[in-house]
Amino acid sequence: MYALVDCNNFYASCERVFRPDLMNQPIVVLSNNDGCVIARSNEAKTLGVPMGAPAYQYRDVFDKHHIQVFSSNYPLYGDMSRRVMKSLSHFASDMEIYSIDEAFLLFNNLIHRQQSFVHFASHIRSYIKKNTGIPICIGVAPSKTLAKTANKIAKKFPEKTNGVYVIDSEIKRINALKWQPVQDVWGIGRRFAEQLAQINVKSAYDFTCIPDNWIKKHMSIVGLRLKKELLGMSAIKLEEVPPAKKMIATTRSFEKYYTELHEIEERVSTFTSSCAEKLRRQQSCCNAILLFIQTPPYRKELPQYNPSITLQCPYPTSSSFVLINLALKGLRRIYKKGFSYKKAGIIALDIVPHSAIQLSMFDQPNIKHQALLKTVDTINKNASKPLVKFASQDLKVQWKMKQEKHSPRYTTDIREIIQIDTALS
DNA sequence: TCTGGGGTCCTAGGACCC
DNA sequence: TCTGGGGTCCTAGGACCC
Repeated sequence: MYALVDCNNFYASCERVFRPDLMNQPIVVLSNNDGCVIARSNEAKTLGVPMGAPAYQYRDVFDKHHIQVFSSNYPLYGDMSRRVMKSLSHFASDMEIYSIDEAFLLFNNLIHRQQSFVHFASHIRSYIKKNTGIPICIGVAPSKTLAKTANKIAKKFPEKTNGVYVIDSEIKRINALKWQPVQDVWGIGRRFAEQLAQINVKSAYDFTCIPDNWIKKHMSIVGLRLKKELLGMSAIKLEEVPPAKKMIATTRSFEKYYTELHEIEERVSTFTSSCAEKLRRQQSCCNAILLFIQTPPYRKELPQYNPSITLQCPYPTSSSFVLINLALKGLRRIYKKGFSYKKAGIIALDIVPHSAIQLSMFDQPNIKHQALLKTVDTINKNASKPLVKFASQDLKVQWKMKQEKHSPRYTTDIREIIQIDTALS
């Protein structure tokens, strides 16, 4: 049986762990640049704040209902996630960390038959809450997709389920699928839901009744796999070791519009430097990079221009020097004057392990780069912002992300650790 | 004024090879 | 009049996930 553990309203819950005064208060967490709502507490959901809502359109709603607004604090969420995952790992030898707030555990019948799955999962739930302060829900079922469904049920009916739901019989499976709208099934998004609605498929159960050839034709083998999973046969296995990334990206919106080449050059240098560092952390090199710049798509009245360019590296590399040079060369080729740019990004492609690179016969990597960059990475590693930069970056730190409501990095920076007033009141 | 960031997988079609 | 069959590789686009 697969168990899906999902943290409730994860980012909002992380903020609450260190602000118990906000228990039962509406909370939203905003994306980078305080742009969109990316997490909501249950109270904020009830007040009608949608996921992805542009923050500026909801200022009045936030004020009116005293919704607590936070800028995103990824050092905090990342560290809290690590704590949850580490605590979870005590309960199963086979575990897949699926995302920052979700993990699949394999419940082995032999080991766990001493107690029911419900009891075992409930125990995990209270253990995580006690250890980390984060509330979770657990769904258990014979396939990952059904475990997702079970988790939704646990989340939707907290009083009845106490945050744990197990699908362990045909009756439960069919009832669950009749209850679940097809667009809420893991793997069915908006587009497929629209197509399915046209043939009158509304529930997950309806989906399991469609003939295989229709599914194959319209949804490829991915759809067939999904049907099998919903029928209770496991078709998506656990991935215990995260596979090496096939692409690595650093992309950001600018906090204002940029029109000048030199402004964008600085951003591209910084993004490329960050992307190269991620490559080195994974001990990989890339054979090519893709650079893009974008005008804001939601400003229809502005002239739109969204070029991209793929650049081949002279040899597989993770050197910031080489990649920044390449990216800037590409930027000068696609940049056009007369547009207001809002976003840029760099994506490392065709990634190979550092240990298995094929050198070029004609271009030799500079052997000094590797040692130098290793030193740079070490210096920058524990700093809250980079201490060593490249000359093409903003050495004066003119650029700054908009983050007006940033909470302290309670668990990762000793200067921001929580303070408790011990004076007797 | 103001709208996030980072990934994966599959398929179709074109270019090319023998 | 009339032109085969079997492959691979690459890319763009579309779908999905958190």
